[in-house]
Amino acid sequence: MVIDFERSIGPWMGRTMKLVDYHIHESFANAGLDLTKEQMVVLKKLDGHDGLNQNELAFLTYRDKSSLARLLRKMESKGYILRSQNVDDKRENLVFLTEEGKNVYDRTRPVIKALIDKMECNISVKEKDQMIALLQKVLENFEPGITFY
Amino acid sequence: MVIDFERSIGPWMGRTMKLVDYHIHESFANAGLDLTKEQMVVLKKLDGHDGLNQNELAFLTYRDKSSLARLLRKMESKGYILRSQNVDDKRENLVFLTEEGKNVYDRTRPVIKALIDKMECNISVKEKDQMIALLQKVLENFEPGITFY
DNA sequence: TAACATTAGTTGCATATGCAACTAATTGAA
DNA sequence: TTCAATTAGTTGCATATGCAACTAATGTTA
Repeated sequence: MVIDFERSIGPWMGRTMKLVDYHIHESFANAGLDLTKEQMVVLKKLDGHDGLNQNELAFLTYRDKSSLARLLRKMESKGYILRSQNVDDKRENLVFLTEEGKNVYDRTRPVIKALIDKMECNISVKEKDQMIALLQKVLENFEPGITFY
Repeated sequence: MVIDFERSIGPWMGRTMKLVDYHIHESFANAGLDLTKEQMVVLKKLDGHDGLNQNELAFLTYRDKSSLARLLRKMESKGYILRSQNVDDKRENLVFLTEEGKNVYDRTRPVIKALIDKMECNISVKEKDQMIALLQKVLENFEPGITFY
């Protein structure tokens, strides 16, 4: 069976994501920002939506709850977030941004903006929308009916 | 600074890759294939191109040489590949597929084909080519002049 | 209300990754 | 030819990830 992998979008997406990840990491380091892309995604979700519990946050960031728990442990040790047990349901930890977490997230914004500008340079709004629509088609093909956030 | 992340391709690509990775893993497990996507990529590169050294293989698979070395160690322990020191340059290990490695790779082909068909269902060849062209544009924006394999 | 079931979060184990420092081998240059 | 520089590969350390098994708390049901 002959499969022309290179005519498939999978490998190209993989390569592109790898490069994007590399440049995010590099940009954060250059800006003196002590956080990973994954931690940034969590900060973003918390920004303006404080007080989610870990399961909700895991769902919203497409992670296993165990993976999220470990991300939060690091972020807590860096002082970016706080976890406080919910008095109404002692099983839950509610997650809050600290002042420092807010500051760090605000400092990532221009860095991310610069990256997006670089990444999407020479790509028209129309092309961008096409690309997103196609990616959503792929998501729909794998998980029909699921809405992605 | 307001950034509309959701109008950017980055997050959508990240989500899609995550889901793709999940389904690859699931499909391999369902087919009784004991290997990861990353190991499959290495098998694919070796298929028909036996005898590369580790640095070449790392470059071709977009990995740090240390990451590749550890992938190879696992794959060697599973009997999928062999490493033999190059007699002409004792620093190099030349990497070869074993019979079992070839067999495993051949068994992944139909699994991958089914995944691609599922993933790209409802997506026309034209759309697929557009998507790949756009991904290549992003790659070019980050690494001008680099050719991706 | 007591026993069972579900839920939130943690932990063990396995995977993969990059960077920096290291060893061994080869190349190059004085 | 001998010493320095480069190159191939490994290892330590840190990051992130999912699954399965576990604990503690809550909900449900007989």
